[in-house]
Amino acid sequence: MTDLKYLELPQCPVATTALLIGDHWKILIIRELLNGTKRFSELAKGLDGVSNKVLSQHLKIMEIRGLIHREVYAEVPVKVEYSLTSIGWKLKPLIREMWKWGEIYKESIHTNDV
Amino acid sequence: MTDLKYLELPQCPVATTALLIGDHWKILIIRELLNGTKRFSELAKGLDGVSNKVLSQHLKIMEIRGLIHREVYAEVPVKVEYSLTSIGWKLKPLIREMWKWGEIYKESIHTNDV
DNA sequence: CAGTATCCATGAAGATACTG
DNA sequence: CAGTATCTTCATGGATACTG
Repeated sequence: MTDLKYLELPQCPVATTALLIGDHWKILIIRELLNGTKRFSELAKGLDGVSNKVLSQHLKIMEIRGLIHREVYAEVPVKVEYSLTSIGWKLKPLIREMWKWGEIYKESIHTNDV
Repeated sequence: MTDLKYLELPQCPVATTALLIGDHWKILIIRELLNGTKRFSELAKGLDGVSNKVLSQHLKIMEIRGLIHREVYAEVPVKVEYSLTSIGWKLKPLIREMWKWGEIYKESIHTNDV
């Protein structure tokens, strides 16, 4: 598994961000967690169609990179909660801009004014 | 090639944005074009390591989806310029947020405060 | 419940050579 | 110059079954 220490960050901050969350599932995971702490199964439900394997892989790498926090509760059956770290929360304005632009784009499609 | 008409946009605006520009190369192409009109070779140089094939594929799909404009000049040798459309320009705040967060993240790495 | 272990299919990307 | 055409390689994702 890719370790944080071996992840060469690009000079450009935009490229850095693209590298860290620049893919479909990670973006949606952040979106989910901006609504608060979630359990594994809750995340899976919110991310329609994601497989266990893919979801757990993304969560793991995002935890390693410091974006999310994983809390295990010693209950039976086991309970695991995922939440954003402080730096993860700082992605909120970015996701908000994605939301805004997505709405603008969808509107522009309807008016044929792409 | 995926046609705009057959691209089902998700309900969620965030997912829509993720679908349209949620990958490494597209983000960097937008970043480049926010600095102004560029020729194919200029883009290739700015996007270190991208192959002709991959670059032209992304440009084509982004043009189809209305994000960028392609202008061909009937010169010899031919000159082609790429620029953002009006809706493409509206990605500027989003890229700005990516820039800001990328800087924050890189800083946090240095201070071990991830 | 929250994953892991496999296996398979798909496709995105890279290198190279060639063309209008 | 600005691509296209191929071919190969590799990573990612999906389905399913199983486990602490």
